[in-house]
Amino acid sequence: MKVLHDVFQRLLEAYGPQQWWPGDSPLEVMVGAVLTQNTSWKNVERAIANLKQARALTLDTLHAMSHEELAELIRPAGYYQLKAKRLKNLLALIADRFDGEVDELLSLNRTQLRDALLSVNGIGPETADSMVLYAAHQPIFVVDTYTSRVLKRHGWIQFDADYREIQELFHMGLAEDTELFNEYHALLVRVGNQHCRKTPKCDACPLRAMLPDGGPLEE
DNA sequence: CACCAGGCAAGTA
DNA sequence: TACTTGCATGGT
Repeated sequence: MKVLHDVFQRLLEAYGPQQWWPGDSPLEVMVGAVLTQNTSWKNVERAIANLKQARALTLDTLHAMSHEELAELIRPAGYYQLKAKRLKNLLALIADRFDGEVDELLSLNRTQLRDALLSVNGIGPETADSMVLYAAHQPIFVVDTYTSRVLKRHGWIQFDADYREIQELFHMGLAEDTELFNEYHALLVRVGNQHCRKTPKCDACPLRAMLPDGGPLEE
């Protein structure tokens, strides 16, 4: 799929490198991945700031903290009861199966790591893949709402394509390159935020020349 | 005021 | 398997 390379070039030229994932440690990346589920990154930043303020971005602190305490700190990220539980589930995985060491979890190969993460209640495909790519730095393509929307509106995939099919498209069409996958996903989120919202704003979009005749496709 | 954001799981038929 | 619903804050 040559179009995948073209899209990447256009986005990179328009926006430049995105320097993802914002975060100082693998644990912070993983926490952020849970907190940003269906949530704007702006709100996640507030929650992360609260955790840092409380010196709560270490495994030990998080593990020792009560559900109520954790929930209150991450409140700005929304779904805070649910996400506190999901973070605790992730901590439990690390404590129970990886000797309480994040590095031991992250040293698994990408397939085993993905499966381990998916076994946690509250971690689905996108969150798991975000952790594999941005915390473990292994080449897996992260598919999110914007990725799907951009491809569908341009007619590059079927509207009923699921997560696995979209991910396979990128895996088949691109070199298996962690830096490429990193930058590409971040750029798709960027163009999605600015142009490929629910109601599209294609006027100044870097990809507008690639639209089908008659504009973006819809269901 | 309504709508949306870097999803996921559980319930229903 | 294929839909539907709950979860929640903060910005536009």
